[in-house]
Amino acid sequence: MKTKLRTHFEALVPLTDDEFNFVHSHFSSQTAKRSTYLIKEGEPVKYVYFVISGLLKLIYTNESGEESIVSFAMEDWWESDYMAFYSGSKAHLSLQCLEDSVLYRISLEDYQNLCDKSQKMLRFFLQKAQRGHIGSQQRIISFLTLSAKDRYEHLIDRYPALLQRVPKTQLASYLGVSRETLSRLYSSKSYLDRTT
Amino acid sequence: MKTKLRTHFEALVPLTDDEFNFVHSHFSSQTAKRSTYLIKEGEPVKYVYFVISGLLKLIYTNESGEESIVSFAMEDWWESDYMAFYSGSKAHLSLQCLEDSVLYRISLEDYQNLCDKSQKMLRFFLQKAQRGHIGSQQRIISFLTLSAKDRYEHLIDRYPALLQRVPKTQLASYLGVSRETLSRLYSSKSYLDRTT
DNA sequence: CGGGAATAGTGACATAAGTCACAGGTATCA
DNA sequence: TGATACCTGTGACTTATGTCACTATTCCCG
Repeated sequence: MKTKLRTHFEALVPLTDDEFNFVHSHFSSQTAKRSTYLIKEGEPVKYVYFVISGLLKLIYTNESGEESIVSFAMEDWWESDYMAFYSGSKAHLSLQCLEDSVLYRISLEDYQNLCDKSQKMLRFFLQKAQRGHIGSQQRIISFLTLSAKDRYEHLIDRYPALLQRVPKTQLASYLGVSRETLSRLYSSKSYLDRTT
Repeated sequence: MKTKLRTHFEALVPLTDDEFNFVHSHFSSQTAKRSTYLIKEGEPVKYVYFVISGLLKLIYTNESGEESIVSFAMEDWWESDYMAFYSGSKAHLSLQCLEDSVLYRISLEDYQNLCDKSQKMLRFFLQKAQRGHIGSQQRIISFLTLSAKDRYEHLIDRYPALLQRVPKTQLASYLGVSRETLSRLYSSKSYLDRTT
């Protein structure tokens, strides 16, 4: 587990043993059962989480209590309500386990300390943030240019494992369509309809 | 103009005169006429741009040649095809002036040099990337949870000046709806329809 | 193990949005 | 300044998606 974190860092920045141990000392580990909340809307956001194993969903809940999945977070992903985390405000999003999960986490204080003391980690987090931004931008492009069906296929293409691990209802929520519409995209009935 | 850049940096990180001059030496300035392309799909991406004045649009063009507006970039905004810029690959997006614009720009080499030599600027870019990520995530949430009309009102709420500066056709493209649909959202006809 | 909750498919219908076509107005630039 | 391209609204129609309801099946957790 410690190795997994190190490998993850070293994919972007090389670290000596000492450096890694120093970095590692800023993190704590946590396990969480399926359906547990790591972040709850309205509460303070103490940590950014790194997923060692398991699966999380980041969700936005509207005034009517309907949930939309902003993001899934699987192995090797970082997740949090970043806006609330960095600013110290209350969460607008919630982070919930879809599977029993093993996590590393870092507090804002430790994060800032780490960035102050390790130029390498500052660079690491910069690259992560850049990639996060690029990833979100691509998702925006998929909303601008693709149909629900194409967005679904695109998603399954990139993350085939999701289909096994996540109910379709949740995939629909991530894609921004109703579960019924997603269901019908691949029902035999819709194919018959089209040929008439 | 130089002051504008400094003020922008100092909103996040304080700089001495020497520090700022050092930073400034990594940038070059450029002016560009309305409708000029700063980045063209398929070509290398040399720079990240900072908008001193004017207005840009970042666009994605699909196989049929239809454009979608990924982002507007107004005063004090940074913009580029970041994926292509950081990786040195060809642009998947284009960046075009909607108005005559005055810009600063920085090359990848200068950017990396600057980050190596200035911890402060590394922190600056980290914060910019974080905010970029958060902003894109909020746009995703608007696609997941809002109707076209609500997305439009949300946009005008945040950037009222856009309404004066950008034709509705372009706003529609940014919102992911057809120009006709956007037009009808506020036509008297649709209000009449609703009352019947 | 058993029962309640979650998941998934689907029919029937309502609503939102897209597409194509046309016309009048406005901006732009050679 | 005048021709041209762009912008905007709108009618008529098509298509995509949402909503509600019901059922069958599967999955958990106590």
